[in-house]
Amino acid sequence: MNLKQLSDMLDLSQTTVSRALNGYPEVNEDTRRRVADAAKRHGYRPNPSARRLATGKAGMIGYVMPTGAAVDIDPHFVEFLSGLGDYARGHELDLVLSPTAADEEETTYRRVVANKQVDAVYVSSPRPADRRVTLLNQLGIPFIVHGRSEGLGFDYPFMDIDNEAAFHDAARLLIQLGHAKVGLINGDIGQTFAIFRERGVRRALAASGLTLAAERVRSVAMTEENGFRASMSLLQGNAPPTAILCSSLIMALGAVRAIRDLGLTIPGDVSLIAHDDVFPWLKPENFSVPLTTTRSSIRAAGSRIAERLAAKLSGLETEPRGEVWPVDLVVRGSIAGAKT
Amino acid sequence: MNLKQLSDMLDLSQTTVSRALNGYPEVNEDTRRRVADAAKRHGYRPNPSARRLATGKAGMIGYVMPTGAAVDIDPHFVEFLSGLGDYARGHELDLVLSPTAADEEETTYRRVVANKQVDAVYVSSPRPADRRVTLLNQLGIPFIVHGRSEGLGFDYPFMDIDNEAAFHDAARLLIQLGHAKVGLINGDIGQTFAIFRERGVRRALAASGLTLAAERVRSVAMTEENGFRASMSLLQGNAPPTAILCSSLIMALGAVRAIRDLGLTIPGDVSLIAHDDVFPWLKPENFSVPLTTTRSSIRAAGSRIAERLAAKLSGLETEPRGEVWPVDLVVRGSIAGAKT
DNA sequence: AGAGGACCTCAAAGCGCTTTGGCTATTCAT
DNA sequence: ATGAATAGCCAAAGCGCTTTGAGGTCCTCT
Repeated sequence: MNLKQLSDMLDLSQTTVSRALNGYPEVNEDTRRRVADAAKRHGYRPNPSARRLATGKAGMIGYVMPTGAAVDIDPHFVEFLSGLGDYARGHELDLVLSPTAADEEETTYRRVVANKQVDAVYVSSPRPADRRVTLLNQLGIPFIVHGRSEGLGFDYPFMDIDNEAAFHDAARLLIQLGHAKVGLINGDIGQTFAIFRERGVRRALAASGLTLAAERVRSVAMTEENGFRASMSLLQGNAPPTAILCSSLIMALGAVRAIRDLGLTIPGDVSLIAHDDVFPWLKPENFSVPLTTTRSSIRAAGSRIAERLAAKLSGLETEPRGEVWPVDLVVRGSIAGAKT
Repeated sequence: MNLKQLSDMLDLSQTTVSRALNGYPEVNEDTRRRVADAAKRHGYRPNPSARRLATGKAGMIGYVMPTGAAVDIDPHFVEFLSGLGDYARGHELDLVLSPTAADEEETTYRRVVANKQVDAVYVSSPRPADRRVTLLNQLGIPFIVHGRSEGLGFDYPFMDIDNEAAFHDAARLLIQLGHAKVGLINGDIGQTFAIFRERGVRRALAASGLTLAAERVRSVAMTEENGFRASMSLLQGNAPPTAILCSSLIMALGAVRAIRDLGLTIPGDVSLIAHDDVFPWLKPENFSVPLTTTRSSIRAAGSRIAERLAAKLSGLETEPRGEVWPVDLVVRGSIAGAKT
C-alpha cells in the first residue's frame, strides 16, 4: 500500500493525505481522522526510502566505529549500546555503525554526512581538541559527544560524567585514611577522561600538600594484563604506593592478582579503589575483597544520549549544551588506614 | 554533483553514464573510461537515497538487537563487532542496529524488512527451532546465523564453531586424566551452543561408561557471579566434581574465586577448563593458574560473517550453506590427574 | 452586494537514480 | 546488395514521497 493507493481510496489527493499524516495544520480535523483511520486499517506505512529522497532525512543516528588489528573496541561499548537500545526501541530509532580504519575516520565522517545516511551522530572516547568534533561542527550535522574534549574554542553538545570530582573524592578519601603514597593506574592518557581523572587525583593530593609522582602513574589500555603489569611495576618500584586508584574494574582484576602474587593483602598492605562502569557480568562487590568504587552506569549514559539525539532529530534540542553527571563513591572493604 | 550535471558535462545521457559507472555491457569501453575519469575527477558519488528508492537496495546489513531491563547484551558482541568491522571497513559496508524489546523481535524484523532498510541481516544467539530463522526464511531476506538452530526442517545459512567437538575433546582429556566426576557450568541452555556443549560432554563421558549427572550441571547467564555461585553449589553438593568445564572465561573468574574461597587449589583439587572467545582484555594465560581452554576467536567469526553477508549482497553467495569451524584445545596449567 | 479572509484541497514539480523500450548506425551473412 | 543481427546510445517512465503554488468554498464584515 502506497500513498497513491491510499489517497485514491479516500478520494483525496496525495498532498492532503501526506499532510494529514504528518500533522500539518492546513487539514480539516475530520479529514485528518478519516485519513489516520484508513492508514491504520490498511497498515499503510510511508516508504522510508522515498521519504528520505524527498526530505533528505534518514531518521537514523550514526556512529563511526574505528576498527583494525590494532584497535580493540572496548567492552564498555556494549553497555553503552544496551543503554542506547533502552531508549531507542519504542522509538523506532536505529543506529548505523560505520566501521572505519583508525586513520580514515575523517573520510568516513565525510562520507556518512555527504550520503545523508544519518541525521545525527554520536562520538565516543574524545581527546583534547578532538578533530572529529571540529569536523562535525564544520559539517553542520547534529552530534553529541560522550565524554568531553578540551580547548576547542567553541561550544558543543556533550554528556560526560564528572571524572575529575570522582577521582578527586576517591583520592581524598585515601588521604584521609593516611595514605600519602597514592598510585594511579589510568587509561590511555590521550583521552580526556583519563586526563580529568589524573587531574582530580593531583588536586586532592595538592590540597594536602602532597604530589602525584610521575613514577606512581601508569597510563595504559584497560586490560586485565595491563592492570597486572602496572600494579607490579608500581609495587616493585622504588616508591611503592600504599593505595592504588584504578580506572577500570577489568584493570582492577589484574591489580588484585598482582597484589596477591606479591604476597600482599588488600586492604592490609594496599588499599584499592577502582572506577566501575557497572557491568552486569563483573561486579565490584564480588571481588575477593569487595572493591570500593567510583560508580557510574555507562548504560544510563547511553540511554540519555539516545534521548538527546532523538531530541536533536526532532529539532527539540538545538543549542550545544554540555551535561555533567556526578559520580557515586561506594565504599567497600578494599580500603583501610595506612600502616604507620 | 549529481548524475544530470555529470552527464550534461560529458554530453551523454544519464542512462549511459549510469550504465558506464555500474559496469553494464552496452557501453563502449572508451566511453566508459571517459565517464569513469570524469566521475573521479569531479568526485561524483551517486546519491544513495536515490539509488535506494530506484533499486530497493540499501547496501547495508542489519542486526535486530534485543534490549530491555532484563536483557544484557553480552560482551562477546563487541568482539563480534570488531571482527565485522575488520571486514566491513574498506568495503564501505555499514551495519544497522535496530534495538527491540525482547518480546517484539518479530515485529521489528518485519518492519526492517518491509522498510527495506537493509539487504541482509545477521542473527545471533540462536535457539533450537528459532522462530527468527523461520521468519526470515519466509520473508525471503538474505541472512546468516551466527551459531546454529536445530530441527527447523529446512536449510539455512550459518556459521558456527564446533561446540560439541570442543567440549567433547575437553571432557575426554579430563577423563583420560582420571576424572570421573566432571562438572559443567554452561550458558543459558535455551541456546543451541549450550546444548551442543553439554552434548559433547555427555558423549565423551558415555564413551568411557560414565554419565553426566544432572546435579553436576549448571546452566546460567554467563557472569562472574553466576560462575562463582555455580561452582560453589557444585563443589559443596553431595557429589562434588573433581574437574569443571566452564562455558566462558568470565564465569571461570567466578569459578576460580569459588575454588579459592573453599580452600581448594587448581589443579590439585579441581581441574578447570573454560571456553575462550579470545578477548583482548582477559586472557586465560594470565589467570592465577593459567587456564586450559577451548579457544575460538569470536572476532574472526565476525569478520567471516561480514564477508559472507557481503557476498550475499552482491549475489555471490546464494545457497543456504552451513559452515562449522573446528575449535582449538589449548592445554595450560589448570588441569592435572585426578587424585586417587 | 462585494471584498477579504480562513480554511481546505489539489495538480504538479521536484528529490536523483535505474531501467525499459526504442532508435540509429555499423557489421555480418547471404 | 539486402536483410538480420549487434553495438551503442538516448528519452522517458518509473521508484514513493514532500512541498510549492494555485485555486475553490464558505463565512464575515462593511
